[in-house]
Amino acid sequence: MAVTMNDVARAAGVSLKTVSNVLNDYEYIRESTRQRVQAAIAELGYEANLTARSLRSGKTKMIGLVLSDLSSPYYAELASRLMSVAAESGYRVLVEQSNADPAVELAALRGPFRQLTDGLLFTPLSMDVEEVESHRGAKPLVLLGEHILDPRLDVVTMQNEVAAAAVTSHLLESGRRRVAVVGAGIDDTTGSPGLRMNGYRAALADAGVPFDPDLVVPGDWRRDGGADAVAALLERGTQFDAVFGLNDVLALGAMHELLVRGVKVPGDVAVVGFDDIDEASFSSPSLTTVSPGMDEIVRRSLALLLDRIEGREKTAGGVHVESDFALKIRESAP
Amino acid sequence: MAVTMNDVARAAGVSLKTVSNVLNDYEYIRESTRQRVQAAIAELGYEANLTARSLRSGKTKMIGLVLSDLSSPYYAELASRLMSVAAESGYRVLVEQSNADPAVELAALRGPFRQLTDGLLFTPLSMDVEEVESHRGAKPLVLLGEHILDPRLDVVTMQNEVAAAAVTSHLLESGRRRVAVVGAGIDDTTGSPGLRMNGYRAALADAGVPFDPDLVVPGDWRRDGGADAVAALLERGTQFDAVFGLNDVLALGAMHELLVRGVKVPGDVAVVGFDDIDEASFSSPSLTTVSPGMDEIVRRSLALLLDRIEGREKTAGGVHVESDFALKIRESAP
DNA sequence: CAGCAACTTTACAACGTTATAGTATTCAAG
DNA sequence: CTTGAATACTATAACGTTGTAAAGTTGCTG
Repeated sequence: MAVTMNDVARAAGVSLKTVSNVLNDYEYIRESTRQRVQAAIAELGYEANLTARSLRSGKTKMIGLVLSDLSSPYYAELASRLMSVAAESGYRVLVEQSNADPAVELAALRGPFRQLTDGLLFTPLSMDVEEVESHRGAKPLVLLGEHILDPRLDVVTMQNEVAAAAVTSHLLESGRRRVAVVGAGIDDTTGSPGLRMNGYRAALADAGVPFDPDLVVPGDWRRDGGADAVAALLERGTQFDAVFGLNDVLALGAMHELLVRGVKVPGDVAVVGFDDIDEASFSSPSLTTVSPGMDEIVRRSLALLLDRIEGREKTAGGVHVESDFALKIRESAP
Repeated sequence: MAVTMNDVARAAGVSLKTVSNVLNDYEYIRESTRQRVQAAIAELGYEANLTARSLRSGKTKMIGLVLSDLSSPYYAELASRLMSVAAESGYRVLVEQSNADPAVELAALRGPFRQLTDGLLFTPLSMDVEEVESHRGAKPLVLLGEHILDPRLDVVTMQNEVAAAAVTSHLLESGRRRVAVVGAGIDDTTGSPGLRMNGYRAALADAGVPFDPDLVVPGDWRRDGGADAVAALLERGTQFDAVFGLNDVLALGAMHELLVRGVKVPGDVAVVGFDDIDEASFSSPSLTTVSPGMDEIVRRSLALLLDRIEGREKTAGGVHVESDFALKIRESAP
């Protein structure tokens, strides 16, 4: 059997509650008592039972991270950093993969997953703001990644539209005129795909380049999605001199397909992405992309969430944070 | 306040324990009673309190996954699959990043992390078998990835040596004679680096090619580690016509550095890796590598761990499982 | 040296579940 | 219609912690 507080109390000759007080840094404890208890703890090798603590205190010291798929590099890096940063504050991260499935997202908001965590960092992929708002429970919730300015919700977001416009403009400024965009449908206007598309269209408009629906190709946000999209473009004979993959893996998949088919990058077709995953610096050619400020997103979303959890942030309405972005110009689109 | 079993019991006109019995599929419950309880549960929207359940039952329905770094693609894919597969059996996965730090690995074996989980899938990076054996607690533990045949420990492993030999032999058979190996020191003989090195040396010996220490370059198992290693090789003028990156990101980093410096791959130098991460199929050139059978590793290690946790696997000594591997020949080393 | 405030420690209840050890009820067999 | 086994249900005690409220101790002030 594991050592309990009771054993420690007995060994130190104090009450159970005094041991608890020592553990919780209660102010009024005689120094000699504290040391006696600490000694007993050390001698017996006592470790607090986290489950009992959670039951009694109602806190789990875990935060939940809901994302579509941990094997996607962007989310893997995000989760990895979040875990490291959260650990500094004594929190663990429990990850839930939604696969963009509405049922799973809903379950993450209200089900057992919620119970296990003190607060949620949530990437809504299939739900809209209203659904999130109506199903979120009482515990703190910070939305991640979307550019949603709902006054009821805390949101930490990257500048999807502006950054997408910037990277598109970069292509246009280098003389490209037929920029294919991969990873969204023409009708998308919300969510990361839609917002980045908006940025794309804004940049075109800005440069006086007409929007051509033929250049828009939907695709799963995976490498093969990018490859398939390029294959489709080439097979239907659509002319293009650049590809904007709405995230890096799409762009890298697209680039792979271009190169396999003998299309020169950036000679014939320039390629840009979005996210600046580690791989983008090491592909051949290296990938021009947008760094959305992941470090800032991680730190600030966690800070906001912990402020809510620990009752420091009292703002009634939603707090909105937007990270800086940076254009990373590399070989695929100089 | 949340709805408790007591509320359900009152609503259904039965005792607390009967509600518990219904929830736990106890055999002897009258059908009518069961339905009354179910109805009350549905009406009140009752959800079991997992923390209380854990405290009383001693089970958390979580398994721990200890790895070096979740942002590494191999581990990200592993974690992602494990979560999906574990969910099928009603388990969640809690990830701990050790960064190969002995203190963190030790803490994962004995500390709070252990408490939160019913069993551990553990990738030992800085600890040897004896340390693991002496510090593992009472709960089930399955080692991952190493080829350790200690009779006291459960291990699910890939065929590090044989597979590394196979991919090296492939290089030798295609006529390469100066195969640089990146990611281990000459003295490594244990752990994934050492075992893969052993395979490398075995393949050389098999082909009658002398082992040259100059061709061995240590490096962190990251892209930049591979790039730095190649830079070092080139700068010190060591002749080589192939690079074996001991994992895929090393190989991809190495390949990037070669291409940046104008070395043709595979024309001048062939490159092979190990792991077959998703990216290996989409790099340019695509990467010849070894697929270590991750799906099998995930499924069998989880099955073994759950068998231990749920008391089905009674074998006193360690169970050893070895996954199949497959050579994936692609453009970087045809 | 009484009185009061500041400290220090404690007993007991509570968190919401499952385990133990029963008590009722039903029903077939004698 | 009695017995005993099978079935159906329940009261009570845990699990190990923190919260509440109060009791006990000290030391200072008047």
